[in-house]
Amino acid sequence: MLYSKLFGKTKKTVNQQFESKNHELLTKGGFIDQVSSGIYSLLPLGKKVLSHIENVIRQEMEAIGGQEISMPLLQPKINWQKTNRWSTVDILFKTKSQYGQEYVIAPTHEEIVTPLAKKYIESYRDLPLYLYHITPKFRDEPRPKSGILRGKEFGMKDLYSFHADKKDFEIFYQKVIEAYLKIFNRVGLKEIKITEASGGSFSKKLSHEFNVITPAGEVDLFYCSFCSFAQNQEIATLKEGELCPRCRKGRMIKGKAIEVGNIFDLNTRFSDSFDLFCVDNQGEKKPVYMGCYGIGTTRLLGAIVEVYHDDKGIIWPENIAPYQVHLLGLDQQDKIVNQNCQKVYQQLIKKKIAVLFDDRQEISAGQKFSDADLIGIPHRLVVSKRTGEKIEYKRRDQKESKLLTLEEIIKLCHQG
RNA sequence: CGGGGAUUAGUUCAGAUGGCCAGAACGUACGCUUUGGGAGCGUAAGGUCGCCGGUUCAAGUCCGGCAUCCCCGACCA
Repeated sequence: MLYSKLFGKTKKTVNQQFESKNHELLTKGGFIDQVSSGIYSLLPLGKKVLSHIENVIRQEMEAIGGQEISMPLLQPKINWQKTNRWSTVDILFKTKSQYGQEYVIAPTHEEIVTPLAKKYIESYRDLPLYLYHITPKFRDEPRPKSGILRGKEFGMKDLYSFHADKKDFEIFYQKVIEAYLKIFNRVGLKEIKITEASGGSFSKKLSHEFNVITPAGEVDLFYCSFCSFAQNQEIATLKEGELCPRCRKGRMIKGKAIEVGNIFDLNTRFSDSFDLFCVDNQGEKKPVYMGCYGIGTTRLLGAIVEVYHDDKGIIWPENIAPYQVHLLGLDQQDKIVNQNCQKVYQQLIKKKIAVLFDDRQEISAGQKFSDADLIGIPHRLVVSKRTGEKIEYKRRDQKESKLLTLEEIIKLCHQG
């Protein structure tokens, strides 16, 4: 991609009221555009990163048997009345058609996926079933905040599982935990705390949150300094400084975190509402056991920025960066240098390396460096009068640069 | 929903105590000079000062209401 053609420019300054780093840096870098409080557009760079995050999630969902579908954002009132959530959930966006029919604009999809599953599930032989999708969700938050971390509209992957019995559910629940850890690991978040939390309005069971420890978070957490044990402050019985009850080695620390995932034991809460049954191997009718599992995709994007940035800009983890390589062409008025730039650009494309080429003429070297730091692509290449037959290579997360051949650079990029 | 702050050029912001044609920087356009850490000079375009009402000879500036955004809290599948 040529930077000169890319929609969305870097900005030197943004509104000083934007205190959170994801809001500031994603706006400055040209990744997002705020439409209104809690409502954002994604520009090409932001959309790329989100797609990469979604693809990692897809791969891990498919790996545990998940099948991707797409369910509507416009949902009939009757479905919500059946679960008794039409008048009890206060964050619902409701709307009415010109003919008077009433709808909920999707905050989640139990009301759709359960009757959908009912149409195809008759026997225990039809189970287990794992359905997921990645769609926008709408919640009428009283106070959107922290850039894209908490909005009225946000991206979310939601997976729903259907089981013949509780035991089967419990086995799958553990598989999802493993899959989630892989996902967060692959998008660059190595330190994830799996936190016991309350089950919310539909379940007395415990649920588990996946939390990223960062001062920018809004969840208060008690976590062990040594092992992965953590508890949400809501239900915590422990205090700061106490010995960890699990490993008996670390001390409990109180800290802020961003909740990027949450998984729930739904039991038969929704199966009951929609009369979702299956017959077991004795021919007896049994309610289907359900679980649901969410990951906030746009929130994850924001959380990654909160964790990976410095005073100059974003530092994207390799797997989700908008492009792998940022090629800066300096001294492009020099014909030979210009030819070298074009050659390197074409070679990288040939090797299937995603490259953003800053081909802008009449832009100072300093500005190109600053923009590259802000945008945060992992590998930076410079071709200029100075670099001769070689190419200057620098990683965004390191200080020193070195002169390498194109072959050496391609090898480095493939290694990650 | 309670409390605090903000709203002036495309963007970020200045504009005590009311007073001529409302300012800067960045960005944009054109010309020249430039190219290794957000370059320089020159020229130009660009504004219902968030909206409604009030006070006044006179309001960006004072008063009242409303809207929107940000922050703290409450809330949060």
